[in-house]
Amino acid sequence: MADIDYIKENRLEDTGFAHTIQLIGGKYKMQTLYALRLNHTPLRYNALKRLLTPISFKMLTNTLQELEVAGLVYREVFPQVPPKVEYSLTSLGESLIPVMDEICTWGEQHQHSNG
Amino acid sequence: MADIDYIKENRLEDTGFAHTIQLIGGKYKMQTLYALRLNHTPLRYNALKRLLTPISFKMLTNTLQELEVAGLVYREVFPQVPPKVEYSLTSLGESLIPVMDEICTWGEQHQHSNG
DNA sequence: AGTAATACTCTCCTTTGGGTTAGTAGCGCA
DNA sequence: TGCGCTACTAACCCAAAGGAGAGTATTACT
Repeated sequence: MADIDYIKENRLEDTGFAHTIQLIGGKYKMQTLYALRLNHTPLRYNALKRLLTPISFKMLTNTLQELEVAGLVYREVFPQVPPKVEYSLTSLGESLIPVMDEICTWGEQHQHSNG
Repeated sequence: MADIDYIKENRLEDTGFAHTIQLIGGKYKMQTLYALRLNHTPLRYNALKRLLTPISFKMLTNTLQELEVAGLVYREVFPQVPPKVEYSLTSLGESLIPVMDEICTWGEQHQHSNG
């Protein structure tokens, strides 16, 4: 089923595929999501940065903001000094994990079969 | 299980996810694949161009070459004048359709759930 | 007084993806 | 004779994605 109409409508932007890829298609989007589901434990900014090395501050901030806006991660600020911010997966974010797993699985099964 | 090790290995490039996205992540990659599976009929270059409007020559050629190198589409040249080239899905290309369908389905189910 | 720690923000630079336009070869048709 | 059809290729350009490095506020510790 999925998308066939897009071919005559010429609007890939409105497609479910485009929506999904926009959410997880960035360079570190999926890595971030996977890191957050590792232990079902919220992670702090610098902990994430260490896990996602060699990500830059800019990219980590961008990535987290976009994931938060998309409703995939939850951001909790603890008003203390030095600052503390924890990130965790929302249920929507968790619902994406199986989809990403399938993409990974297909890729793993086929990435060494040619080339 | 998919990919968890990538986090400590810091090499997203070797991940199945990255491999899959590289194949279908371009602007017209998935559209092209879907177009080719429409009727299980091979399509000629200009027919594809019409279907994928407003794609440019450059992008269509790029897309088809990359899909061919990836083993997802089959390219058959008929040595005649004017030239005739037909493109069709390989079985590997067809095996990707269900994965793309899932990505589309998730996207369609969730793209209107938050503003 | 100076340094470390946290979670950022800001600016500048390079790389990549994609767009636009023009050109190629050989034949049929007017 | 010259235009159109086919399936391209090559050149140049722009915008967005991503990378590198410095700067910010507040407090505790030495």
